[in-house]
Amino acid sequence: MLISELSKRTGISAHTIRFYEKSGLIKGKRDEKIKSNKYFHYDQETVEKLELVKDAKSIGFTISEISQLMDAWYNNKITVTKKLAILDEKLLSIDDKIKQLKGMKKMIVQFKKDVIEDECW
Amino acid sequence: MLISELSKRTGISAHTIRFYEKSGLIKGKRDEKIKSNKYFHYDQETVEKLELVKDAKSIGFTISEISQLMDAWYNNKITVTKKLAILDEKLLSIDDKIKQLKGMKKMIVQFKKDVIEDECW
DNA sequence: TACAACATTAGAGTATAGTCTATACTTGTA
DNA sequence: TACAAGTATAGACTATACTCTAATGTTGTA
Repeated sequence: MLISELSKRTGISAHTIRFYEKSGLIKGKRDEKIKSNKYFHYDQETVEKLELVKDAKSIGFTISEISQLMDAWYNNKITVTKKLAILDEKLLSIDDKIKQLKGMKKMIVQFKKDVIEDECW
Repeated sequence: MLISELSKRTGISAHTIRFYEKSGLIKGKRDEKIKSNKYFHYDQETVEKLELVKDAKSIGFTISEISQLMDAWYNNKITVTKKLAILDEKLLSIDDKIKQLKGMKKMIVQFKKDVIEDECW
């Protein structure tokens, strides 16, 4: 599929997709048989990658972190040991984030109580 | 206390503290009695605010979101109803983030399994 | 064949969140 | 009193992550 189709399927603008391509997150292929243009073609795996990018971004991962994750997911040039190390590191950082979110949640809940009590003076 | 002391107590650089002051997160006061300089003075509440900033930042809140939170925390000019609305909104967004983090965690755990299985072909 | 719609590239612009530099003034200490 | 250290302000610079524009070429359809 071409970029407009990829954009439609992922809900990510063509501009941003090109930005991700420049950043190395995805890679389109040119069709050697077609000489008249230099259009990039994308496969289903790219759709999946972009979905992963969206998910990872929404939880605050940076592009370089996502790039690492993608390597662990799709790159067959790095060893299983390295892949597992990357995945374990991400798991730890996720647990850490969850912990911090829960802490902030407690604070806000407590503060809600304080605000309500203040009201009843 | 002056900015260097505030910086020491919070672990945030004076540069960044001034940036936060410009952004409206905190507010120092000038001592009217001292005419020779225009140094800002900060109280314990500012230390607490900066701690809150650090916590909120670490879970991915933007400065404008933190600013809202601070209003709910410290501003006595907004109504209790509004404060509770802000706090509830933040609670929802935190729950949402936790959900997404847990989703990503599941994906990574599953992928770890896949990677390990692949190794044993 | 005209032309709208889509593709590529380079590069400029925006928003967020700092980080640093330069300049100038103030304060504390040897 | 000299001077290192601290303070304020303006503004330049950086990094991240887009977002948009301009120029130019290609494709599909009336």
